[in-house]
Formats: sequence, C-alpha cells, structure tokens
Amino acid sequence: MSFNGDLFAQVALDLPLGPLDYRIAEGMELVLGDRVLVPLGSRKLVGVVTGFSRTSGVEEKKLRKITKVLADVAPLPEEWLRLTEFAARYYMRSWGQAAVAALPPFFRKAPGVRYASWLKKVREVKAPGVKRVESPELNEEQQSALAEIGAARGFAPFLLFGVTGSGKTEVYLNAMSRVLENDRQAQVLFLVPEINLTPQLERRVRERFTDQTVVTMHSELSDLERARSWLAVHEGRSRVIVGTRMAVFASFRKLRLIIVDEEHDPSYKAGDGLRHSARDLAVKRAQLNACPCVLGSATPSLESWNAAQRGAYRLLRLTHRAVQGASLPQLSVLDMRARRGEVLALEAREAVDAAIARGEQVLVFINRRGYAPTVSCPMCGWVSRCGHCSTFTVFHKAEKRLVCHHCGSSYGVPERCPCCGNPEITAVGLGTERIEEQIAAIWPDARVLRLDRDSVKGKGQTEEAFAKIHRGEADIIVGTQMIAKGHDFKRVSLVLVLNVDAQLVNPDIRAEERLFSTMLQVAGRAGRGEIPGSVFVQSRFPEHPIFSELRAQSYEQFAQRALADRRESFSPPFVHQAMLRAQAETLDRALGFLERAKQAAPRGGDGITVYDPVPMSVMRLMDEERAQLLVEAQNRGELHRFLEQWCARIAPEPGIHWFFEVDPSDL
DNA sequence: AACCGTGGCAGT
DNA sequence: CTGCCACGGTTG
Repeated sequence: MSFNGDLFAQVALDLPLGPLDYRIAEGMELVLGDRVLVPLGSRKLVGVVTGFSRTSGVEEKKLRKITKVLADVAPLPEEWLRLTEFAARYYMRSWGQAAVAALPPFFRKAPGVRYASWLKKVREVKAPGVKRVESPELNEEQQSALAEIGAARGFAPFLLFGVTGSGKTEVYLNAMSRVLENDRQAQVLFLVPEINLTPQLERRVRERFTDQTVVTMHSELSDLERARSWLAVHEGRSRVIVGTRMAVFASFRKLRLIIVDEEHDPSYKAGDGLRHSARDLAVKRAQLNACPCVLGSATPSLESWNAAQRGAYRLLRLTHRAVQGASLPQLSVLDMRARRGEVLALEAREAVDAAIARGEQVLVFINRRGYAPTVSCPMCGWVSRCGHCSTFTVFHKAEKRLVCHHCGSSYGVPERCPCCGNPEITAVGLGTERIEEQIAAIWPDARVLRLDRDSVKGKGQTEEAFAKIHRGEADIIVGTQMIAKGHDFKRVSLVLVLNVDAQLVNPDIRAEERLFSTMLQVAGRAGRGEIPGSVFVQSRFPEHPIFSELRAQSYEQFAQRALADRRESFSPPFVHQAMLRAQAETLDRALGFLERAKQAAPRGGDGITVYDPVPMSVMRLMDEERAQLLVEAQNRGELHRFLEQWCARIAPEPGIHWFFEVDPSDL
C-alpha cells in the first residue's frame, strides 16, 4: 500500500495512544513505513506511517499536516511494521511505543541542524580487517542437524540441543553460510545474550564471513555506531548482524535465517520498555518471514523444551563433545550440614591443593559480588539497608562502602551500630571479595584472580583478565557468572561451586532452572583441554534431586522432573501469565489502585484467574513502592482478549504508574 | 509520555 | 497583584 490520492496518514508515535491521523500536504510523496516529522501540541516528533485513509473521524480543526518526510532513509519495510504491530499488541503497548522504541536513538529523534552531516557519517561503514578462518570438519550429528535446517522450507523453528562443547556454533555458522551463499540478498540475524561476555563468538563470525560486512548491535555501542549498524542492515549493505535482544527489532531487506544462541538465557527478556522476550519475538519474526529459526542451548528453557516435546519445535541433538580430547567432568556434592562456619569443605581444600601442585587452574564460582551480602549488629539485630529500596546493602570491603545492588546507592560503613551504638558490627555471608580474601589466606603462595563486575571495569579489562587466565598467570580464579560463559579454559581442572543453597530455596519457579543451567555451564569450564576435570558443589541440601541430575549431566532428566512439577503446580508453560504492575509513593496507593483495577476487570471465562494484589518481592525500589497482580489463563488467546478489554477499563489515577508485563519471568 | 492551562495559595 | 507549583486534561 502506498499513498495514492489519500488525504490522511496514520502515524505511530512514542505515546500511549494508537497511531494518530495527519493530513498529507498536496504533492507530498509518502509511502507506508516512511519516517515522518509531525507536530503534536507544541512538540515535533518522529513517527512511522502505518496507514492511509481518504477520510478521518477526527474533527477538522484538530487535524494537522505532516511537517516533513524523512525520505533520506528508505521506509521501514512491511515485515518490520507487522513485527512491531504484533509486539505492541502482545506486550500491551501502543504500536508507536513498540515501533519508535525499536529504532536506534539517532533515527527516533527529531533531526537537528547537523542531521545531514551526521547521516553521512552513519553511512560510512567501518570494516575491521580480519583473517578468514575455515573452523573444522563437522561430525555426523552436526551434519545431520545442518541438513535438517537446510532442508527446511518456510517457517521452521528448531531447538538445537547440544551439550557444552558439542559444537553448536559450527552448526550456526554453516547454516548461515548456506543461506548467504544460496541467495545474494539474504540476511541472517544472530542473537546472543550479552555480547561482551562472548567476544570470541563475535570474532568467530567475523573470521568466518570475511567477505561480508558483519555488524553488531548492543547497548554498549555509541549512538553513532548503533545507527551505523542499523542503517547498514536496513539498506541491505550488511547481511550478517550479531546482536543482543534489541537486535530482534532491526530492519531487514530480506531476513532468511534467525539464530538464538543460549536461548534459555534470562537476558533475552527485557526488564524495561516493552518488556519483551527477544527469543519469543525471534520465533514470531521467523514466522512472519517464513524462514527457519534455530534456538540453541545445552540447557534449553523449559518453555522451549516443552515446545520441542509437543512437536511445535523440531528437536536437533548434539550429544558428543566435538572439542578434541575433552571429557565430561566428574561432579560431586559436598554436604555442608555438618560444617557450619566452614567456607570450604576439607575435600574441596584437598582437591585445590592437588590441582595447584599439578600446576593446573582452579575456578571458584560464587554468584554474589562484594564482600558480604550485608553487615549486621550481633547485639540488637540491626542490618544495613538501602534508604531508597527495601533491600539490604552489600558490603564492599575494597571501597569501604555499603552498596545497594538494586539502585546503585552507596553509603559509608558506620563505625558503630547506628541503632544501639555497639562498636562491633559484623559482615554476614559470603561474596567474591571475601572468598578471594579467604583463599589468599589458605593458599598464600597461589596467584588469586578475582573476576566480577567490580574487579574489571569495561571491555578491555575484562578481556585482559581472561587473557591472563589463558596465559596461566593465575592459579585460582574467583568469580561470578562472568566466568561461567563461553570460555575455553584449557588449564582448568577443578571447579568449586559455592553458595547454591539460596537458589534452591528461592520461591521463584524459575530459580531452579537458572541454577541448573549456570551449574552445568560452570561445570563445563573444567576439563576442556587435555586435563580431565572435576567439579565440587557445596550444599546443605545434598539430597536435592537437582544434584543427581547434575551428576548425570542430564538436562533431560532435569527437564522431565521440572516440567512435571510445573504441570502439577499449574505453572508456565502450562498456564499463560500476565502481571499488572503499579508504582506509587506509598504501598497502600499502589495496592489500592490494583484493587480498584481488579474490580474493574471484565468477567473472564472459567479459564481466567485474577489473583489479589500483593507487594513485589523488592517492594520499594528507588523510592517507589511497587505492587503487582497476577492473571493466569489456560489459553493464550483468551488471556489477550481479557487483557485488552481490561486495559480499556482501568481508570488512570494521579501518582500511579502502571503497566502490564506479559509472560513475566520473575514473580 | 510530555505539554499546557487552570487554579490555589504564598509572598510582596 | 504576581509568581510558582501541582494537577488534570489533551494531544490528530
């Protein structure tokens, strides 16, 4: 559809309103998907043309003219409009909020005086010189996975389930290569959880496609770089894009394949804005493009695993480690019940001694930054809390600060208890800093390296720290999640996992799934080279079924049990959920609003359950009190019909900020 | 969401 | 009488 004597255009703007009608000036060239500059009140905003009409239901005097067509960039393609329209409906936002937010900042802001010269810079492509690498023969399993992807016609979702080191990346790269070779215009989208934690993945893609302009898209790029990548893909100059969750909204000429690496990773879920799941939208987008979508993981999300079991996704398995000489590590659980106060069990200490003596490296994994999760007064029970959030503040010893990990506020450490004056306040619990300190005390001659968000600032330092490990310049590495992802540590033979118990008793239904996935990922760091690996997990719940599943390195066993639990407890993926969330100055205001909203809810069918409003687990965040209300439905279509009707009936209240979160990931 | 206009109230 | 702020309604 394009402008054809129509008088009005519908323009989607970044407002909680549907597209607005604008008059088209005589002689103005305009097509669907054009970015336009329009007046709104006293403002000038960039919007996207979503439709045309001969008439408008809006009063004559209200209608205003489109100021300008931003025609120096091609219009957004139809497929992109369909995607953003779908995302807006699905996640309960206006089309404009989904569409305009999906554009890089440079293209969603009203052009300034230097727009033209900037656009020239945006069109300059910088191609880093990389040597081509042909990365190895495929084994039989990899070949058959590749053949199935290659044989797919139209929309075809795959779940590539492959153990750590089984060579999923090779399958991705070959599938991409085929698509790029078969069609000179075809483009591929490669989604990754966090690009900075997997710099070698980006490098592998670049080394493989040296004849292509490979671009990246993630939040750490500057506005100029993001605009550059976006435009290169939009104009078809780049056919390979590697990016984080925002990249699912890139604009393509001819998207023919989507890869979602580590599809289970929680960072695919956006914690702000639309609150979308990039993985789910990737599947939807593949459907809109009638192309294959490959979701890959060693520990798939239970949603994807279930979809594969139902036959909705085609399951591809890689069961062998493709890495030469690598073997699965031996995993043992150390019962910590009888050893209160001990940080490291005797067996763990002996294993560290032995590994160091052999000149091998040890990884100590603890998923908590700082020295201790809180400081407390043993006399009166006072604990350090954030002044802006309902959270404890974490003690960071090196900086001598108490830091809120939710809002970032930091406080001085009091000399004595602010409550009773007791001069002996103590650090409670363990963090990476404290483990580093204790390990240095037990093994004074070992070279200890700590790797977490506080010890390395920025990409350069992170890469340098990893390089140090690879060069063998550290004996014991203490770290968080950061050390779990993607790295092939050739000299690591022993992994210690501390402090998993908090996750085992976490009421969040997804906590166990996340724990299983991180533990398996961490365990996979041991024994990737010539050296056989072993893993020790310390827990006070050694009988928990998750450990036998881990010991067997059996994701399938875990998934079967976890899915049975989910089915029994009527949890996702067997029900569909949405959350109505409200923020206000006081908790009572937020809860009161939700209660009134609940009263206004339409009569849902039997398949809909509307729960009572409750405070969120972190009730106060940055001086805002937060509460939420859960809605569950047997059927997704029914849930969305219900939400749409409900949304229209919710009366806004002053001082209340509210929104829906569809498919919430943490309750 | 961001802006404007209204109206209440404090300060001159 | 003026100026400031808070609130509520509107934006095409």
